[in-house]
Amino acid sequence: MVETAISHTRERPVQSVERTLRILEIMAEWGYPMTLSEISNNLDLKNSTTHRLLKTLIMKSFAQQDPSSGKYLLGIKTFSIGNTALYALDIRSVARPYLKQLETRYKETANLAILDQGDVIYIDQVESERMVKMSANLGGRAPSHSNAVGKVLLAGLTESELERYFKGRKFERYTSNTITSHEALRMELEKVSQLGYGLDAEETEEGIRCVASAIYNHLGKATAAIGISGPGNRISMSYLKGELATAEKKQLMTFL
Amino acid sequence: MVETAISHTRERPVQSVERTLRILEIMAEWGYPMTLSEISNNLDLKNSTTHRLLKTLIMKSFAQQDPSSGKYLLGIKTFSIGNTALYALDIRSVARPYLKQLETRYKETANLAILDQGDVIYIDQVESERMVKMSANLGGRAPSHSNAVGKVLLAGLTESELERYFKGRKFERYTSNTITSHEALRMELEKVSQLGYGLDAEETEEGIRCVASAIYNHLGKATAAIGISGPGNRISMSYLKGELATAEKKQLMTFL
DNA sequence: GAAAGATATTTCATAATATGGAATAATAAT
DNA sequence: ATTATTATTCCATATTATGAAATATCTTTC
Repeated sequence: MVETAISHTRERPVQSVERTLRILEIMAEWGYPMTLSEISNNLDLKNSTTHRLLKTLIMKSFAQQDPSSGKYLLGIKTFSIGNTALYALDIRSVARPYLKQLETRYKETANLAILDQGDVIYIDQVESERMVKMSANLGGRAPSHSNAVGKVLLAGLTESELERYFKGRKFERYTSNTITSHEALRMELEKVSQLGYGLDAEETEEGIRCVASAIYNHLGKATAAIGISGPGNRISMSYLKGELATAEKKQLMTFL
Repeated sequence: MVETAISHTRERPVQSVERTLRILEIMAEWGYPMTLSEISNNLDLKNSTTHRLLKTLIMKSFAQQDPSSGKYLLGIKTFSIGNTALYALDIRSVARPYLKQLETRYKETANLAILDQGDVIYIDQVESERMVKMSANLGGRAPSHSNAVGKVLLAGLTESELERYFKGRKFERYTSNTITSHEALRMELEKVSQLGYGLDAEETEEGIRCVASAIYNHLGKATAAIGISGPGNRISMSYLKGELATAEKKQLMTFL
């Protein structure tokens, strides 16, 4: 074989593997069953090669062949593995496309937060492009009792974790709507659990509203939350509880 | 190379590919980052081989390396591909493990249904092992207006689809709880959308209760629904709306 | 803070393995 | 029925993946 002069040995993938991964990619891209030649042609592979690689994929359930049409499609294994990946991955890289989608659709800032020692920490955010918008301080802390993501994350704690959270904690008042008593917050969290989403009805800042839903890990534990927030004049309470809350939940269900 | 006498040529996978897929599998199995040697040892591969295969996986984002620890983990691509696979796959093969989990945890029959021409069709089911249990007729039709999965699926229809559904339809009464008027059903569906789950409070059969949640496809359309049902003496209304509804929603969020 | 130990990465000669052309089989189209 | 198209299998060949060893990098341990 004639080597190119500047033979960068670096970055030489294993051919058969690289081709196999490309097969998986194109099957995902198409989204519906493909014939052997469709795959071969698209990837510039010989039919015999593609066929052999596909057979290997099928053996390991990474692909399957539709019995009636003979076409090839992704296998169940890709799903179960990808699903596991979700929880090993940095939650940000996974959540980002969905934050973006929420922002695009509702033109309001979408953000991602986790709980740390009872406080909310914003770990990612896609800001609305409007002039007036909500904007959290990335990496910054915020009290949980007055905001939507916080409530959702608190609602996901176990009873003993909650007790530790409440123990000796005083809830500062930011607006006339802020929940400041232990009992009221307990009840609020109960409601959040029931509804599946949390609200911030101008409880942190006058004129700012927010809905949030939890992201659960494979053990059913709420590990992060996604919120959409914006000014009250654009977001009525009914819009918040109806349209936005539903969209957010669906978004999470669809993707996570 | 010495061939075994009975050289079944059939079923000979592409070695490098087969090994690569095993790498993906074991990373998924462990669920957290692995060192090179952990992978090698577990799969009986030489470090150099594993390393080369991993590099190929990384190039294509099927794996990634944690910058701080140097450990390897699944890449974002596995997630996005697996996610796509979900909708190309038969919904049953995907939903089955979760039906089973629901049954195991709550000891009640879990089932999977789709909508066809306004009727519910049960396409899969994991029956409770108790003596008294709910059991749907697999493949069988049931009217949508009186049961939980039906309501959830109806709630996922577009307005025009809904109008076609309602048009000239009469709702038969099965129990004293059955919703029989168009207006009442409309309101009920509205409620289902809000809550994210549907109920059957002895509306099909006296003494049988059920909760259901929708499974959404990548377009956010409800394509199937999962329900848990059982006798009313084991399932109180508050248990149904609280525990069961929440568990089901989480289950779906976690997995789909 | 040095030295040893472990682990990761790169290199390279070798042969085992993946490859693609061709032959055959199975489907689809005419 | 005949042809055309597509899928699958076979097999000789050399390209490509392999593993031993060398090097580099990161951890311990003393």
